[in-house]
Amino acid sequence: MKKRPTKLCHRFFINLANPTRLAAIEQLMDKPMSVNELAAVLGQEQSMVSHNLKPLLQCNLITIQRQGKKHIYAVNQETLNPIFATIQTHAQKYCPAGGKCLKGE
Amino acid sequence: MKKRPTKLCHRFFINLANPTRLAAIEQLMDKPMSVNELAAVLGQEQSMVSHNLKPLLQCNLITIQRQGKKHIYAVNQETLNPIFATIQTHAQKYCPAGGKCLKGE
DNA sequence: ACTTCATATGAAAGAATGCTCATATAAAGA
DNA sequence: TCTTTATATGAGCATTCTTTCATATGAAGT
Repeated sequence: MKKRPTKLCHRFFINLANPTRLAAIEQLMDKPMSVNELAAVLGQEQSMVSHNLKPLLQCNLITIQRQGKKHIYAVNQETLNPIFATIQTHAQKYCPAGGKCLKGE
Repeated sequence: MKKRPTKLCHRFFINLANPTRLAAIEQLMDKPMSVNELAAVLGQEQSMVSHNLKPLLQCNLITIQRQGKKHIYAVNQETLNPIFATIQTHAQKYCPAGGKCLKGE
């Protein structure tokens, strides 16, 4: 923990700070999927899903595997599992009412 | 990891996806500080620091302790240490050139 | 009560993001 | 090569976020 987190982390968090991308990750955690499959599950346009997968892929938060025409995306569990586990612990402690922040909203 | 990460995590990441707030966290990791002290270290205005500390406090990513006029802020290490440790591991693997993303700026 | 120091808050301008629509690329089959 | 299917890309609008400036609150000392 001596490394300066600032620059290193900014893009990382930017990527995760978006409901669409989080929803995509959530679905991909259940199982790897193609873009259209993901779009269907999320109820959103293909182009939007594609746009949002791009930065996630660039930061290696998800991986891609091409099967002919289809591109199968999967989450980088090694990184994302511990992150979400930590947040869940945090939430259990500070956000008792099912994900609602203690202080306001 | 059965909990849906989406809604729970969004605000959490929004908070961290900001250079000013990350810089503040970075400084507070070294030592707890007052707002003015932090503003001085960061080279930024007091009001800006104050504005940015507010959401971090609301999400319990930092804590506050009032000493008379001064408000001493400190990081929630229990949550932030494992998060930053995970990111650092991720970065070591995928961002070899000192925090630079593999796949283009 | 008044002054000073420390922090918080409000509003508004500017910048950055996200989403949508249209279109481009790319692979596979006829 | 033409068509179809799957995904990616680009531009523009709308929205949200960030920052700044001005001001308010609040605590402590005189």
